[in-house]
Amino acid sequence: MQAEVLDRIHSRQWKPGDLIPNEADLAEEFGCARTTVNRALRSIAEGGLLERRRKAGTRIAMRPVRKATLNIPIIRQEIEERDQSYDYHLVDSELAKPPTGMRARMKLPATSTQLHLRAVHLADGQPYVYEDRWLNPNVVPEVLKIQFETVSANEWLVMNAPFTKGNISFSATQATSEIAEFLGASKGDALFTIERTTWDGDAAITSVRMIFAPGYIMRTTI
Amino acid sequence: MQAEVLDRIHSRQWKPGDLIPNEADLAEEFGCARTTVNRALRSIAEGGLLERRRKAGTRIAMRPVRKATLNIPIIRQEIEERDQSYDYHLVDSELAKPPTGMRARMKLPATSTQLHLRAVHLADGQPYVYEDRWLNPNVVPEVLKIQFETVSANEWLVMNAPFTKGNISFSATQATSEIAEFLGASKGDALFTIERTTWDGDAAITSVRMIFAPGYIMRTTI
DNA sequence: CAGTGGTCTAGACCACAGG
DNA sequence: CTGTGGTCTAGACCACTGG
Repeated sequence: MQAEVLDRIHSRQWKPGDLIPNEADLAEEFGCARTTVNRALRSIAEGGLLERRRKAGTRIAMRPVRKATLNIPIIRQEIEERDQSYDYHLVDSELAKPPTGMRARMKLPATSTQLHLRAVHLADGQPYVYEDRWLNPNVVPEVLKIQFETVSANEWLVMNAPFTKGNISFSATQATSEIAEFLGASKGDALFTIERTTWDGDAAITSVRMIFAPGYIMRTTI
Repeated sequence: MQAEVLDRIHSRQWKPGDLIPNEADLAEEFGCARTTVNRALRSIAEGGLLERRRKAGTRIAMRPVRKATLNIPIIRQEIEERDQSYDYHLVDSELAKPPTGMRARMKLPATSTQLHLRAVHLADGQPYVYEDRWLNPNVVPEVLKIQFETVSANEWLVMNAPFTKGNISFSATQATSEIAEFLGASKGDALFTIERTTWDGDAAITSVRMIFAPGYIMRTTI
């Protein structure tokens, strides 16, 4: 049923922009219940191939904005799944006032003090990613009692501080000499970078920048 | 209903690893039909917060692998949605044998000849992204008759060559002097790069590398 | 206003995998 | 073997939105 609809799209029997029959008609044509048609079409629409609007009906998407779903890497797991040994090294940890850019991103008051962590994750002993994180002790007070020397903040947060929403960005940055040293790279190398801020309601839990060693490629399928 | 389940997860009433009641019990507790419970739980599971297995039941995910869904940019649209003017410049177009790496990626025979396009997309007159594309004329013969001088291959393909699957990767590359010139960048700049190969069944339609001008950031929410 | 998708119900059978 | 989720049916009412 869902497969049949996908066939009609791929075979271009239904072309981009076309209006397809409504759910009731399709149910009759396929000899199934409308609920079934609804589930099939909804599922396809979630993938971006169909656009549905009440009263207006269901159309083949003009520009099939295929959505790639990518798993946010949890570093240890990502490394261990490749049968590499995982290691972690805390560079430093201190309470400090975040710079204004970070304060804005986390929507913090001017006087706020945050926990600042810097660490390097290693795969088979080689630097894999450099982590620069600000943690909000007002939202997660337990972090003040934890020495993030053996367990990474990355991992601890996943288990202990569920978030309700977050934003994430991907970019390329040039290695400064300091970061190059952490990653065993050369100054000026192009480094794949992920920045992520997560929230519990309206309160920022943490904001982190992950700068990957040269050659890192993030892959997925569509 | 779905919100109530999410609340119990976020409030840690149900913690990572916990087994939650089965659908029938939840339906009774919430006073609704099992179908409704099923839809709610399935929807949450798709987001990665729950793991469901027949007979084993439904568990709160140990490591909530949040999935980010990101829209594959269609360049013209991405630019115009920001109210910038879009422009496109074809650099060159030729039939050629792809290098071995590309031949392998597209699973082509050794003798195969492909259409090789290089182009630059501009936003408000400024270089935005450099596109280096190989197109398979065996799968999409029409491309041999099209001069991709006014319409970009990017756009033409979206409308005319639906694909059934694809893979995509994101990385950072250093600007060569040639690419730096196309993008108005400096040699050595860190450039965000997307590589994508799309397939119609087992036949590769096209494989493209998009190298973005310095400062490009791809964003999404989770 | 009226047609469309959105969502729900109550019930049924099936497919899979755990014990 | 049996409990679980997966999927379906037939029918109903609702919510939105286009004309």
